[in-house]
Amino acid sequence: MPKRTRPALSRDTIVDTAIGLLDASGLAGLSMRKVADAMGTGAMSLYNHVKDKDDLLGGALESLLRGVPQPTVGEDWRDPIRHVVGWLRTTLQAHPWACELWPTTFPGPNRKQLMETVLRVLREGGFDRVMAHHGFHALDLFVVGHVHQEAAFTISGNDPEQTMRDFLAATPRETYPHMIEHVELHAERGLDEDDFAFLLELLLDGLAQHR
Amino acid sequence: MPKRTRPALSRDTIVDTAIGLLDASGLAGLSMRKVADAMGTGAMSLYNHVKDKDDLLGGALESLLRGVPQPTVGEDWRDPIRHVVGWLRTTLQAHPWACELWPTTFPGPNRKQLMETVLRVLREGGFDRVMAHHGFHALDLFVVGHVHQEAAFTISGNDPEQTMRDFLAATPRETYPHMIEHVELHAERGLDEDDFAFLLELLLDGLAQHR
DNA sequence: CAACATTTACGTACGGTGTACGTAGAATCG
DNA sequence: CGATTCTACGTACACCGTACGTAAATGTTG
Repeated sequence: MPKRTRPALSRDTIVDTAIGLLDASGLAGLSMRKVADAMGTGAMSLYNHVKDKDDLLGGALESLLRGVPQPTVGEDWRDPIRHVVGWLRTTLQAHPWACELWPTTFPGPNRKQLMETVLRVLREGGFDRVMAHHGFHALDLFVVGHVHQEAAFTISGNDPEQTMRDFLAATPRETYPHMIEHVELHAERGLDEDDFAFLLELLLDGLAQHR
Repeated sequence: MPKRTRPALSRDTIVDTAIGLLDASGLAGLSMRKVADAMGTGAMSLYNHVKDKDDLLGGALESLLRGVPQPTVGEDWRDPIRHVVGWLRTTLQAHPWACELWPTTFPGPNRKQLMETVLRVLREGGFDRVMAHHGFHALDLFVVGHVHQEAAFTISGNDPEQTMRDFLAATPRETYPHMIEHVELHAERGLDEDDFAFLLELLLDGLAQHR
């Protein structure tokens, strides 16, 4: 008879299984009942460890940001920034649902740490308060937005190639010549990588001129 | 006796009332039943004019993008870009829910027209295919992301000042000195405007160097 | 005008959602 | 041991998107 000694139900385990489901089914596919089912319990039991669904989602996002790098600041600020930005990008790419949560979620300690690190690198790199402000926002918008867009395109329709073919069929070349050119460019391999790297350098160069 | 001659129920009127509700209550606050109630009809009647909720939302976003400016391209590409970007920004600011729809919505004719215009201005301004590609993405990410972030901050907690006070109370100055500095900068009037304008010029300057 | 075909509005119903609330049992403490 | 506190669980409610059937109004043809 499973007398059911105290089972392992805690905020951390709940958040972890939520992350697993989110990775598998996306933000829209998550429900409290599904999380509970995955843990072999009832939906309402979760509420002993989690305030509400928003709290759970916030916890999931926070949990991703464990291990934010804290680069030692040398003479150059660029490499540390590239490092943190790259880390954030790969993290978000592994959990695209985090991009949707990003703008509306109240920052927890890990995200605060991330912000603090970026701002510190910029300030110690020689930028004044206002420029560090601008720089932080630019980098934040850019990374999250880029991953978000990338993910949205490859996920929405399950087959990106079919999506592109439909799109090309639905937009006549005569009326949208430059758009067609643009979409065709997207088909070339590795352009998203190029795009990210190029725009990041463009941003860094632009910032460097206002130091 | 209201024999109820054919009432004015059409895709356009449905989309219009949906936009009104979205402006009032945000994306999460919209439901088919509320749209129907606002029109004095039943929820299912809407489905004669709209495929499903996604279709309705897509139609709402499309409808916002009526009247995308088509600047005549002179010798300078910067002013036309500033014009289109500014127009998009004010449009999105008036309907912040559109930012949430932006990444996942399949482009309709108006949005295609917008993309075509930006790309055309860049190409005719002297950029090659790849640079026009990069430029378009940079501008797109930047405008939508900026408005989105701006809106998320002022909407999530109804009172932004209270939100900021709570935030400051929850983050000790000793551990997050640069973050505090950053948040305090946000309190200064008009910084969001400055931020947008500054980063836009930074982007334009950066692009100009790769023409 | 009559008869038919088509479109539209409407009601009901189903499976899903977040979560408020009450209860019962297990764990811990005096 | 008795008392207290915490946790899991079930039920219930108000909503959600929308599949489906029906009836009425409109448009078309004879």
